[in-house]
Amino acid sequence: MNKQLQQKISSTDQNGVSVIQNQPHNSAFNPAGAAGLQQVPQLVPVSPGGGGKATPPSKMKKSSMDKDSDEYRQRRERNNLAVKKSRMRSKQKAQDTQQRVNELKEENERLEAKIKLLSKELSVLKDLFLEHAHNLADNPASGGGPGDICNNNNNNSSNGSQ
Amino acid sequence: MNKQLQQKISSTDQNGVSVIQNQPHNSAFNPAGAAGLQQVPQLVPVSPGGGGKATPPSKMKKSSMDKDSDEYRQRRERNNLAVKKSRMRSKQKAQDTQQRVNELKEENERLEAKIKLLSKELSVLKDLFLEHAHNLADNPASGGGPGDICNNNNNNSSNGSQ
DNA sequence: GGCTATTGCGCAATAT
DNA sequence: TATATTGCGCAATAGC
Repeated sequence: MNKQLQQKISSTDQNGVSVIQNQPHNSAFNPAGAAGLQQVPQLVPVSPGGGGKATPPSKMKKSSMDKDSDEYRQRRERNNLAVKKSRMRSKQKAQDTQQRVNELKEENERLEAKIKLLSKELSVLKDLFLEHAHNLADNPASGGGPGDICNNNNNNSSNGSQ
Repeated sequence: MNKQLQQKISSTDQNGVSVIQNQPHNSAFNPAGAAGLQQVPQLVPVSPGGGGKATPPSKMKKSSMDKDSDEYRQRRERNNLAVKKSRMRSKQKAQDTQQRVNELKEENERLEAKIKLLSKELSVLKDLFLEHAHNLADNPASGGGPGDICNNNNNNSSNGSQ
């Protein structure tokens, strides 16, 4: 598809958050094995593995798993952008849908009104026909009585263009 | 492009997450400029305050801020539940709105069809009237020509009950 | 294989 | 004070 709205308006990228998560959700593999302890986030870029702490499990499939890695941060940042974008779209869509409901409701009312009008017109004309038929039956000589369309100019011929 | 598959239902609260956040979102002040350091969250449940570490800022307004506190965990858990509930509702609402759109669209088509039908009926009747009027004008003696409703039994009087 | 997009989730701030 | 809503980041994964 298209995706040219790579925002470069940037905006708020000034968050100082740091997160460490042990078992994110469902992942079956535990990065640190049974020991539920995780290494401290090491937010300070002192030096990777500089502490006397036991080295993590050192089971990274790549450097991409390194929280301190530049690549990791870049991937995270890109994903965060994508997430924001996706959520924005989602919200926009919901909003549009709601608006669509409103429009359709209006349209519906309009149509119903029109139907009412047409029905009324039709009813009037049919009544005229019926009366005419009765007059014919009662007075085949076409003398002309009330409701006789042969002697009545119809004033209900409003065009349907409302 | 459908995707109805919810992943495993499980996903119970067996997460060992720990989060440290400096300025969650909006705070305008940068955490520490280049050196984004913040105190470690004490993820290890060794013992509250047992380590020789310098006590954090000791600015907790209550024990509720303690990540190790039972009260904290309970609050978090309740909130997580509330969040799930809220999101479920939100999704349900969006779904309902979408369905409403579909229903309204159907209704609209139905109404438009009805309008078409009524309009056609009306048009036929009006034509009959017009022709009748012309006949009257051309032949005041009411001789009866083609289209003269005075001599024509209308076969188009279909009732509007469609 | 790598990329973005989508989704579930937990946290924290905020609203009610 | 409790719950509800919201923005956000993370990680898994779907999709291309």
